[in-house]
Amino acid sequence: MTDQNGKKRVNLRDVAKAADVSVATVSRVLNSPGAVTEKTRNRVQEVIDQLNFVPSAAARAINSGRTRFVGALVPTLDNAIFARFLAALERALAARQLSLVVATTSSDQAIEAEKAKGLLDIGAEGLILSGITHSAELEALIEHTRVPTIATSYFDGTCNLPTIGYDNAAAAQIALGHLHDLGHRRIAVVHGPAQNNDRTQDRIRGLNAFGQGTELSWFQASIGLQGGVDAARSILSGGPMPEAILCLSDVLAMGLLFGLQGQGIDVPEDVSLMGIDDLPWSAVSVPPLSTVHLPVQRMGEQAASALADWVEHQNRPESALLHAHLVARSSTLKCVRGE
Amino acid sequence: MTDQNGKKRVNLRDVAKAADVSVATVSRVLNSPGAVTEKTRNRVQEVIDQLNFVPSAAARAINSGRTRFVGALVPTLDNAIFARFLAALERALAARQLSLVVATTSSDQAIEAEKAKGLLDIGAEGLILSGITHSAELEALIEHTRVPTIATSYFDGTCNLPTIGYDNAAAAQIALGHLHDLGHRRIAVVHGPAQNNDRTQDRIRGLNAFGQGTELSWFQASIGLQGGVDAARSILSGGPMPEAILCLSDVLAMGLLFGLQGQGIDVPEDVSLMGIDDLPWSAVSVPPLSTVHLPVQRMGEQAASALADWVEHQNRPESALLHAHLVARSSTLKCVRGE
DNA sequence: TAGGTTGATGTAACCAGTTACATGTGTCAA
DNA sequence: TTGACACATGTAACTGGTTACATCAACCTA
Repeated sequence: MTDQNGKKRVNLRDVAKAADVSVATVSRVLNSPGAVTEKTRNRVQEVIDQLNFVPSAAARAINSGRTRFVGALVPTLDNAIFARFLAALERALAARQLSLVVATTSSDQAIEAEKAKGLLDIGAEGLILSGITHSAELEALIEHTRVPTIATSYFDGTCNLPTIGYDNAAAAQIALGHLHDLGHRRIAVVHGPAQNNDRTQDRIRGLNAFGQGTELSWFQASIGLQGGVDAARSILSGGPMPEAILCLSDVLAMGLLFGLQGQGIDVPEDVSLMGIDDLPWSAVSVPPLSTVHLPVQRMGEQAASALADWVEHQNRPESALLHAHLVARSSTLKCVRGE
Repeated sequence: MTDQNGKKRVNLRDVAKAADVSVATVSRVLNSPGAVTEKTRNRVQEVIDQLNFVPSAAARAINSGRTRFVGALVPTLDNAIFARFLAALERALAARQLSLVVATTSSDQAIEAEKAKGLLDIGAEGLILSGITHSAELEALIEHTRVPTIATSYFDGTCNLPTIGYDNAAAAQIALGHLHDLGHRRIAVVHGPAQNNDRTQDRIRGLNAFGQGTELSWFQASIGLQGGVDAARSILSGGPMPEAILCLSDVLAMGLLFGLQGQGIDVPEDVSLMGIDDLPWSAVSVPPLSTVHLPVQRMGEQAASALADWVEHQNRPESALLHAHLVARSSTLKCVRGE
């Protein structure tokens, strides 16, 4: 109500009084200047400038019912894949005059629910979630507030929330298929924590369903680059060298690459290495990383326009499946079974 | 006003009527449940649940004068340095019950001003900016709305905005000093676009002021990894190989590293390579990258608490200088002048 | 039993805008 | 000169909460 000097913030009535017009006229100067005589308009504008009048967003919102921002909940910003997604989302939302509130969940469903509640409390008109597995509280919250909500990074046509994303199981299979095509059979799979992460779970499920004579050994790494580096050590110290290593994210794969190179192992001569995501890093690393391209930017754009449309025109979107595709680079080589 | 079914959204008066109590009682159930008899409270709560009543954030904000969110304007989310900063900022703000609206500017002052205006329009209580150079419109906007605003990634005690950040010129000099200490004199400097980027300008200025017999050759790269890769090509094709390469950001340095390695150049044997930022990547790359640590996480935390304090208690913070320090790793070696 | 205190609840003003409707003025044609 | 109409402006109701103050009942004390 009062600013730091204890003075009351000037409002529309103050302006009206000072300009000797009615509140309606001041409001018109702000919102439909054409409806006011030039003379009056100038006088009011002068007073507005002089008093440093700034209309209250809240008061405007109470009438329009619009706050013009939506919230996005992502596990972290420290992984480029989410940062890129949010970047695209923000850009596309901005084009539709919507702002983006970002909240991170650390992949913790309780934090996610709490932050989602916080976002709605401050007036978010819609939500973007990562994945389709959420706490019961969050599901109840969405259900009873009926806030437009889109789940991303995951496609599931049967989910009660619209989903915009890719088929994680299929993406993992594309990667494994590539290694299989190159003749690799004994393959180490490195993945981040799977609990509370339905994307990772799906990728793992996809790999398990692959079959075709592949022998998979599993390594769980902590998230982030360092997790990949550590995984390299585990793989090297844990029995015979696999023919190929498949990482369920590019960040892990880069960690693996560095970890292996640090131990004098050559990729792809000594072992093929493959990721999933297709980060900018993957195209330029030495060797460039074979990976599966996940269209996160397009996902951001589509999620933005779908959510904007839902929020503004009550068009609940259909789920959309975005296609992942193989990007074969030089970190994978045809398997030559030595010994 | 009306939801997708054309039904009026239920408000506090509807609840009051249905529960046969006054609006004040309903409001109390929401905000100070202790002040209401258990019996009444339960009855009201039941009606709230039944009618799916969700209090309007805007109406609440109009009374409290608080919207509980602030905005941050960063050049991009695609660079880990900003993503990390925002991650820390978001975490620290959340701990103080403040949400973060993110807007990207593409390092364009006009976009920055426009998005800042948008943030204030939707009710942001404070702003976080990158750098201290902004368009006249944005400066005027801040001046006349008196919105609490902190400039980050830059320290300048004389700026009329509080700044929380490091001395970019000094950081660059730390890097150059390290190379100089190792005996390097002919040094290639790779930097991103400098116009509209006072951090880069300051770093360049710091290097120019260094003297001490260094011979600097300058290469401007486009931002991002690919810019670094391209710069490697320029350096290799442009005359004699420098003794060391100093990149004004770690992302560029990683691009350089890959670019050089791709051409068969060994770092650090053939050339020393140094960055500035200290991203997680830099610690694990092969070789690990010597760099100057910029405390972006601490910067995020300090900016968050300073802004929160300003917004909530009208305490305008003092500018704070965060210290950068050398992180010497293996990408830099003592210069052996060969031939 | 009167009087004071406490606690629960209600009434209505208030926040800062928007906007439906009323009013007033000026122009033009009949 | 009068009526119709356009246009600028004003009045007051309205948005959906919060809260100061009023009311009232119950209980306790003198």
